Amino acid sequence: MGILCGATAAVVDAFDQARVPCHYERGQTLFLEGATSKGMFCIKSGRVKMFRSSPDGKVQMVGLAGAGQFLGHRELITGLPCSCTAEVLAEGDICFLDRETVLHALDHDPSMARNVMSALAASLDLAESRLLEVARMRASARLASLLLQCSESDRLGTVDPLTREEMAQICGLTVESVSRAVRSMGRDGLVGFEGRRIFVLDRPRLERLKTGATA
Amino acid sequence: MGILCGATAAVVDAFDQARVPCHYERGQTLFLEGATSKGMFCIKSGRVKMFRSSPDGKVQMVGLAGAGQFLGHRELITGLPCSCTAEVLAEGDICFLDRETVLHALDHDPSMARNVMSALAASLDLAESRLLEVARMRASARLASLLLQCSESDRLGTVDPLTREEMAQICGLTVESVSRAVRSMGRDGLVGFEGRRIFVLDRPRLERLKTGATA
DNA sequence: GGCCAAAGATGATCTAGATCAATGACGCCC
DNA sequence: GGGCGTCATTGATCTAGATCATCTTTGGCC
Repeated sequence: MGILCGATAAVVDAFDQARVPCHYERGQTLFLEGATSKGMFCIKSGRVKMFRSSPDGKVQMVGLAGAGQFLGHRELITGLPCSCTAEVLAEGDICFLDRETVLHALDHDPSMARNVMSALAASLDLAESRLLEVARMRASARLASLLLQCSESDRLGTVDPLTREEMAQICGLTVESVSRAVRSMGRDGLVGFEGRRIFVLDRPRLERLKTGATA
Repeated sequence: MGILCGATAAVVDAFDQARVPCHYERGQTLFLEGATSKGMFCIKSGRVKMFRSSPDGKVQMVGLAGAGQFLGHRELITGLPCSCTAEVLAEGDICFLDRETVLHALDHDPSMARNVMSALAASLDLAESRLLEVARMRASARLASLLLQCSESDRLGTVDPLTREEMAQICGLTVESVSRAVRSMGRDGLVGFEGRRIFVLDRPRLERLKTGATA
């Protein structure tokens, strides 16, 4: 599933030569919305959030990335300034790859191009789902969707739980609304709590809630 | 800007052989959300909207495409069912290209791969902007953003104006809210009307509105 | 184990936009 | 040129979720 899956030996070598590994702490920034992109990042470990800000300072998350995923490829392709800010949520090791190496590989290795296309397509799919949710579904349904999604991938939710604030930034809600909705799910036996962590108790009912069932 | 821009002669030939042109009327469907994709469409003329539906039947537009643009490439890449329905808004000629031809070209022609990556990246960018708008900005700001965007490209807005319903489906609003907001902009001299068409009168103030200025 | 900052919960109130219900204005077609 | 369906407007009302204001928990950490 890595970007190099299926890549030619030449490209693998080139990447190995060019990569600049670095350790990042929580809160550090990989790139800033509006800046010009210098290259691509590959996450070895840790977790990174990407978000956009509205002119009046409101924040909307547009993606979460974990081990094996890469960031900044989009900007390399479009040549436009970074569309979002990437900030480290959970500390880890992240490699940097310069622009030229990546672009060269994209033009010369079809399977790498394929991998990047797949990643873009998957992101697009997720962004559009989120758009539908945020535009048309009620708070509880969006939350249900997020919780189900998190509980599927150990990467999110289980390992290092999201804060209410992060959930709010994903779902397009306020912290208070998330808190209320999550508590109410707890009262109804849909989810349980263990310290700060939330775990899914009743998947079928959550699915129904996600699907728009009024309660 | 077409998908074949920069492509090898072999690929251009293959596409020319394989393409199945067809005329479509308003209201016809190119593909349906949830169906398995059979190939890709290239729009020669006309306009197509793509939308997703929520389980309870609400509709959210995720894209508009006009001449020179292509559809369905994403599904070919992911291999997943169609994420949205594509419906013809303004009648025109659209070519179909079968799955194998396209995938073969993607693997053998780097510049075509590049074109598809660019298109995906651009769609992703737009989807994420829309997500931020819908999640965090007020109705008038979203509308201002849409009107500005439309007035920039003759392709949209000018040629064949969007109905209130379509604007609502793009902005995540109801028809009534769109109508009210648009009228209010008219009263304030931001836009003018000419029959059913809306045209921008005061771009700077619309920009400010888009940026979150309360009025 | 006690302190403190960050995270979460919860109540009271406010409001943008949805919803419901008519009404008006084209454009079109016989 | 009158009738009709589609699109647009407008008013009245309702409500989900935002906002504002505290208060409580939790989890480091010395």
